Amino acid sequence: MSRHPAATTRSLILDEAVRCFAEWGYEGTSLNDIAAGVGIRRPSLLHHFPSKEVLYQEVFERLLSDWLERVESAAAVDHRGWAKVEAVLRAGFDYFADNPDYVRLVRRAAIDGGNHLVIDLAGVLRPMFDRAAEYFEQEMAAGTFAQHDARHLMISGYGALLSYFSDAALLEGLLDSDPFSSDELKRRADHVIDLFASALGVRQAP
Amino acid sequence: MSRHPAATTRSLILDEAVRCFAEWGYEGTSLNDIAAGVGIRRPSLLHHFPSKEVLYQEVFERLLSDWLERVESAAAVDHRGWAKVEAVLRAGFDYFADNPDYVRLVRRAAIDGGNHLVIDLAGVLRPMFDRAAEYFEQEMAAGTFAQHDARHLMISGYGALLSYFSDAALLEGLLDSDPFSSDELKRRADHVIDLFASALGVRQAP
DNA sequence: GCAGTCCTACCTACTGGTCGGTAGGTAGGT
DNA sequence: ACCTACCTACCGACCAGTAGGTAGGACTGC
Repeated sequence: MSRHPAATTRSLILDEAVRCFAEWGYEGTSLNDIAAGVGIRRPSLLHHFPSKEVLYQEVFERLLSDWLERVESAAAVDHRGWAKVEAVLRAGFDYFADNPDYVRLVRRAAIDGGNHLVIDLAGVLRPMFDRAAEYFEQEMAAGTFAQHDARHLMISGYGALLSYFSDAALLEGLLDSDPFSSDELKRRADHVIDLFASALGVRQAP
Repeated sequence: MSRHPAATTRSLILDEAVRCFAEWGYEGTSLNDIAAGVGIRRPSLLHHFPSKEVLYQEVFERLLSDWLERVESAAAVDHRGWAKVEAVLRAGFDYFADNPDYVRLVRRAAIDGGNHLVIDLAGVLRPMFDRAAEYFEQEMAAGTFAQHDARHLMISGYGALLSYFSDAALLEGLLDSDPFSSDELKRRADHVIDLFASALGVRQAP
């Protein structure tokens, strides 16, 4: 997704780094791979970023701020009850569908668990997570939603959204169609909405 | 100097390889790491396994056959309707809780998508997947379960089960308690059962 | 003797990163 | 117009370290 006129080398490197880190992981990606993808040599890449780790962290920061911004704006819309949940779910889904590389990057980081790359994923997500849990609990107490463990419900939502995209290669072998085809994407989105609507005891508009 | 034939060096290597591959990934794990964990040198390890890749594949085969066996036996029990679903869900959950390393290994493989390690995850899972989808569709047609997209429902179940364990390190930062504490494990298991029961419109026993 | 297990020593390939240097652009002084 | 000074972007060559893997010898229990 690079603009035609001013695609600086720096941003080209970042784009290629996202692709490579998502596809091969941190250890599986060499600076040579990234540089070659951009069409320069490794020393030139290191002219723009002081080290591999710094490059990775910049990639991750861009991704996180991008992601947060998107979810925040979806959550900011003045909806109540189920409408808000659906809006946030759909916003998340669409964002992930547009940026599957980001999903794989986050998943890899979640599995690694900051064990060898210091990413404070949890710290960034925590405020959002808490606010959403509070919202669910309010609605449940008000009787708008059926009773569930709010936090675990959100973990399930997280899993339902991310897994589809992070494990798309596996799913392609389980389903008969390409997980990224517009047909299958629509089916997935509708299913997730449907699943949570029925779990929360919400009657959906047809 | 064979000491205790019960735990052969070979199986010790396999055990340590599971841990390392799960923790650091394939590229992030060196044969030195594994050998050191067992207490031998790298060439000695290579005496038991001809290459890193063969070792990895053997690890994965053991894991897959282990997994399939467990799920098969859970699905074989003569249950009907919801009871069968709950039995399989609980069996899967317990197995994953007992072997979190396996979960991370599978997740890593799913993300890599056989792109650089040839694992036919989808091929192995496909029969199970199809059989389960058929079961759901029968029960939905019979009116025992509420209507949903069977295959996507199972993908959501897969995500709900695996994500909790594969991303446990992240979840530890989102929840306030250790995801592997018996309290939290019970809460998670109950939630997953509860989520699918209410989605399927099943009234649960108290 | 012999098979099995483990070792040290070594190999090549490649890693992230540095060094010195070059091409080309720009700003300012004369 | 010209020269100098300085800049960014890039490159080839090289460094130390580590990867997976091999060769061959030492020690064991049979």
